[in-house]
Amino acid sequence: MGRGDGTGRIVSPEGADDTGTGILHVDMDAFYASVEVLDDPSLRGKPVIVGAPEGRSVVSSATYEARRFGVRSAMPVSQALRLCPSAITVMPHFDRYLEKSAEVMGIFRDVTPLVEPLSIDEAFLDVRGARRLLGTPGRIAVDLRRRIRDETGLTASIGVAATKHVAKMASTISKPDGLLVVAAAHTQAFLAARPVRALWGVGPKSAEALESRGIRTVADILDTPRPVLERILGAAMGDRVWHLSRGLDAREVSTSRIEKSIGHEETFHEDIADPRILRAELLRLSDRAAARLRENGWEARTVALKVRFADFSTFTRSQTLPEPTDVGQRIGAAARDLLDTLEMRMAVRLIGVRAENLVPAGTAGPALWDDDEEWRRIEGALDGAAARFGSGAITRASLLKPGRAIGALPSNPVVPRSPDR
DNA sequence: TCTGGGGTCCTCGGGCGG
DNA sequence: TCTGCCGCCCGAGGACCC
Repeated sequence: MGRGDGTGRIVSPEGADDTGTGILHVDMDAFYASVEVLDDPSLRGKPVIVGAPEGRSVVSSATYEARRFGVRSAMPVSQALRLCPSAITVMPHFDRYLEKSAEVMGIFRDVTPLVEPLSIDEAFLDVRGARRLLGTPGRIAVDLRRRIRDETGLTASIGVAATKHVAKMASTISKPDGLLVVAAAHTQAFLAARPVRALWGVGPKSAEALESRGIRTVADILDTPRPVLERILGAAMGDRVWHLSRGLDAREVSTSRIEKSIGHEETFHEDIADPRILRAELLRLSDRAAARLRENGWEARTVALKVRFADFSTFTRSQTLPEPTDVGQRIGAAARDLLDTLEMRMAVRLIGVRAENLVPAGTAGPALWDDDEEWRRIEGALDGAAARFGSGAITRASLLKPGRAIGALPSNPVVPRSPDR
């Protein structure tokens, strides 16, 4: 979801050159707020903020009428109301957003099976195989925008490009209710003019680090030697930025994703100092995380605790369990142990539990292999298998590695939930 | 003027075993 | 037996995304 207010919007003329493209990034406009307006037409044309009007909540989504006053998602609602006192605040209705999201994703899958949902309201589509049936990528995007509007009553912005990264940037610039096509041959020129912050993955910190050295646009990055970028941003980030600024992005549209962690956290209405309340809260959050583990067929090897104190300082502690679990009591017990290791120097603002290092439930489990006798037995069996099949690269470490294919991995289509950003 | 919740990925330092 | 090196894993924290 677009973060801005639509100023600086760029869209393509009808029938723009789409040579060499094939990836669409579709992003719904102010998704949560638009759904609220759809369901209550009296809100149309008014500044609307989705978020709880009191307490510590932040803006989940805002109509463009509200954004014109400087309201942005992730901003405290109290601050948003100071900027735009006439704004109408609406409590979020997540089930309803999921419903509309499913409608939109259904339309995407009508166009191509190669759909990669990124969040509740946006997705990449690879339409290179749909050309004969539906036309060029630019034509497909025009038709898709019309279908979304006619069938859901919502508007979407679409970027069309040769790569995911450029398509994503294009949809952002075309917001709201726009379409921007970047032909492969125009990619360099398109990128060069953008500020470094427009690159996907360059946030406030990285942008500041670059700008403080006079690197303000993608063109400036092109003039910067790779080792210098890597020194400024770190090896991985520097390398990524070097590639992205040249339009180099080999990532394919991927239709499935495997979850890596499942967690819950909660910010209290008022800071809590009572350890009994904190421990009870941990157990409740652990139960919720465990229920989701079971729903998805996972067990967690690691439990992580997150505590944010009243002064916003944040600490995490994690612990790898002797054996993986999907039981709320055990996750909760580990979380409580971790809480006991923290010095409670002031009241707590937020507490959270996360289940990490997920392994498929019921797959013998690495804990079995931590037992030496059992391990020797398995090793013997593996040696036998290696002798027969010539396989050699199986090590204890590789078996312990989470996410390794031990039997069939459960397929976890992403059910993205995220606020408007 | 006060900073949600759900995630992913990266870096860095320490421990450990070969 | 001791030491150094290397690779790997683990844990903590930070940046980023929606």
